[in-house]
Amino acid sequence: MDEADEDIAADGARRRWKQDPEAVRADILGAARKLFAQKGYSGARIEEIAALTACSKRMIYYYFGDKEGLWRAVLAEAYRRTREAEEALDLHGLPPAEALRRLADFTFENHAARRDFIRLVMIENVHEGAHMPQADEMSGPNLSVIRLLEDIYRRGLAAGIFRPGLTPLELHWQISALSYFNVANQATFSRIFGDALFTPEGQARLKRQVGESLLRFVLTPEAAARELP
Amino acid sequence: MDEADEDIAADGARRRWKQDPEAVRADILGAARKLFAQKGYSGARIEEIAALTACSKRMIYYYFGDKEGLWRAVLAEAYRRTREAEEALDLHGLPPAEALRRLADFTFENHAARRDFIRLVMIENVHEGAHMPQADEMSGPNLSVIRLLEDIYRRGLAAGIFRPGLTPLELHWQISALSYFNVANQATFSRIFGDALFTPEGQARLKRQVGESLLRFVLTPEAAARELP
Amino acid sequence: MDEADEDIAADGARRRWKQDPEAVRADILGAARKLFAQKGYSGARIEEIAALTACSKRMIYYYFGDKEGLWRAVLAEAYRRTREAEEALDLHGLPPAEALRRLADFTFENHAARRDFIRLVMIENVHEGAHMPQADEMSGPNLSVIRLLEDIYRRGLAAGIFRPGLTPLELHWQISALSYFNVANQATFSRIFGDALFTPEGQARLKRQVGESLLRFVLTPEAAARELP
Amino acid sequence: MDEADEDIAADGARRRWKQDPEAVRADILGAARKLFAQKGYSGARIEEIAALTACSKRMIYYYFGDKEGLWRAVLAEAYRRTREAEEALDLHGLPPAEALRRLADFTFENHAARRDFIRLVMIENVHEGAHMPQADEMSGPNLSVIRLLEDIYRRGLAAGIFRPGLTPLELHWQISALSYFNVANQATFSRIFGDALFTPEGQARLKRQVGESLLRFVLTPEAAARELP
DNA sequence: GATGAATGAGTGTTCATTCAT
DNA sequence: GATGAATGAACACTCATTCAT
Repeated sequence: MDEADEDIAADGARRRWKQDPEAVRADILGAARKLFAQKGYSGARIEEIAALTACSKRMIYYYFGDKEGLWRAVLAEAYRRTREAEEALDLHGLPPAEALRRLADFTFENHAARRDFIRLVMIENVHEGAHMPQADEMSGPNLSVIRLLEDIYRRGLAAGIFRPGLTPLELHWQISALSYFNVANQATFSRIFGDALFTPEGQARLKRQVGESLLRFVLTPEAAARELP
Repeated sequence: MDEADEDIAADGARRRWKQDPEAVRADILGAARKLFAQKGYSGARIEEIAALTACSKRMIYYYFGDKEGLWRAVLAEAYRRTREAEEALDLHGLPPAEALRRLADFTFENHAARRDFIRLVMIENVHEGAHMPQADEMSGPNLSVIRLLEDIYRRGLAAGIFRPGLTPLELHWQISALSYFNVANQATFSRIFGDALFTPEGQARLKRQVGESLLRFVLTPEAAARELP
Repeated sequence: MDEADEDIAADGARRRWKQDPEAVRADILGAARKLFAQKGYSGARIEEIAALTACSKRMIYYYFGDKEGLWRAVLAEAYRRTREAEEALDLHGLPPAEALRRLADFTFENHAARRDFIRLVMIENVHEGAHMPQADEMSGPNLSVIRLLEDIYRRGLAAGIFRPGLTPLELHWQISALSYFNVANQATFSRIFGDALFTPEGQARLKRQVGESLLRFVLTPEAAARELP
Repeated sequence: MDEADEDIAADGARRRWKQDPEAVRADILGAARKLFAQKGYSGARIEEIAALTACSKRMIYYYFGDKEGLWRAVLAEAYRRTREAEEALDLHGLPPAEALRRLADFTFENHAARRDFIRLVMIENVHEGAHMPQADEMSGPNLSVIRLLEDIYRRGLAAGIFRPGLTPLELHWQISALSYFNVANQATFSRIFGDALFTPEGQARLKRQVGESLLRFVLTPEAAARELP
């Protein structure tokens, strides 16, 4: 902070290619997500994360405070992306049964495609959710999936094809459970029972069954008899 | 070599409860299961595990070689107990629909009651199943749950109340997924959506829905209309 | 951030002599050489080496990776110094017989004066040379001792005073063997046979005999009769 | 050594196949020699030594007290064997020059054939001879090599073919130095200078040169001119 | 903003040795 | 004499973190 430093600060030309704070943050966040997902919270090394980065270890501390801060940021970012994906879903125009099936399919596929995110959630659950992003930032009835399911369920009830007595949250829970388990427990499940369910065909079958299971759960017997084979 | 020593030598009762290898092994295994489940593989400290034990840290290495060996032993033991619980289930005499519901209920309750086991499985999945007990030790068609489901499903088909085209493995997958998610993801799920589903009432609802979901998935539409409210 | 901190920041002289990587490396290397030579590879403790150093134990790993890396560095450095000493020898101008004797004397004295180096070599031989510096770094026909002996021997042959049929490598082997044994085996030899050979007078006698032995080995009988008493 | 011991000693039938204390000692000693020679004093593990043995780790402590005691015993035994080999040498009848050469050859070959012994001596020298067997047990003018060399040298002087002014100890030192270095430093020497000297042909050359070197050193110029090519 | 150097407090692990039988 | 079980003290090595520049 003396004159020599000011000289350096004034001399833009002397800077490295990386002077955009947001880019640096994103760079670090990407490396951290990768390694945290790969090796878990304790297993991931700050050093290794830094090595995947274009900047030095010190920058991680500069931007995120400490390892836990970095983890929180990675987790928050991952949830944020998930929320974004959900926002993008627009099934409000579809007939309720089809909308429900599409949502189930989307969730199943999305989880399978974003293994890193699922792994982060697994790890965070091992930590009993201690580092979850602030409640007001993501929870409550303003979550778009829940709003979407509310809309679908209401329309299904109005059409007389959905059973009453269920809640959007319970529907979401079921869709999530099946889609999550498919990714999260693949390792142990396939070691015990073989990987028949995890081949491309197995996955296709599983996805169809998840959607069907959900529909059978929600549809009235008559609607089910009509809509399902 | 003096009188005091003779007293000790003469006093069998004063000896430690040790010198019983099986007991020491079990003691260590219990402490390790607890701490591994609590803090994860990397998070659990050998020192801390030993502190929960009646023996010294060194004994852990004497009996289990290293930390990974201890983890493997804990995991194998946990699976062994699970298999034992499954063996004990005798639902062969019940009508197929009831047997299926009982199995779902049992799994849901069993998972909820054995959080430690679920956490071990979560952790092992974070490690991509790298330390799973030998395949031939646990997998194959001789797993009792699968055999049980086979029997139930066959009887249901024979009675004309189950839909054809499903496999016991797929049924097991669905029961597991819902029961597992209920425990494994409680932390993150409840932070995002509140803990309504995890109160005693919420859990009871969830359990009933899991059973219902399964039955609706398996029963023919006619049987469903007859058997379910 | 208060006045005291400013004082420290302002006082450049109070800073440690560190932040000079080469100096730290050399510091560690010196301590390690000393302790490795004193106690052997397994016997030397990293902690003890660090204690001889102005820096923390951690720095040893920072600079050398692990204990073996440190040993390699110490050994390489010791050989490097030896090669340097050999380079400095300039006996090309002397008459061949005298040059040979001087080389023998130098080697004998040099080995005796650098016991630490000899001990390092002893230890490395116990390890079967597993950590030797890269072959291309030290060996080959470009070793200066060998080149020097080649020159001396060739000139002796040309002058008709050296016997033909010997190789520079064999001459080096003999000089080394006698000079090395004198240091390396002093402990056991003197315990068995007394220390008569290791008093200052004994050493002087030994040195003279080593030179004489070599000359008698190399000189033609006639030259020997002329040059040696 | 009390009555109880006598009882056990009297009861031959109760013993395992290994009840001969001397055999057990020898068994342990053999395993220890092997491992100490292979890995050094610190490098050798009591556990590993015991594993090479027909008996348990505890027996090592029973027979030898501690690791150092075992090392001392191994070293003493190795020296004892060496002395025995020397005793067996009978060169008193041969002409002095031939006797000398034979002694040199024997030493060179014997060292090369008993690498384990040389390695033990190397290790003991790293420890500065701290564990050498008692002086009176092995040292002094009563050593047979020295006596032998005394005899040879005296006869050579009497015959007028040996130069005066040398001592048997110095001759032994030279023979030992060359023979010892050949084994002890092979690892580092060959890594630096290649293994030309350590092929069967190289070794044969070296052995011949060692004998020649010694003879040239001891013979009068005239005798040398007569006896050596 | 950014870096290479530096570190205290722990981590899993090992080792010679002893105890109980 | 002999054994499997047990251990305290150390050991090499690691990690998140901070300092000096």
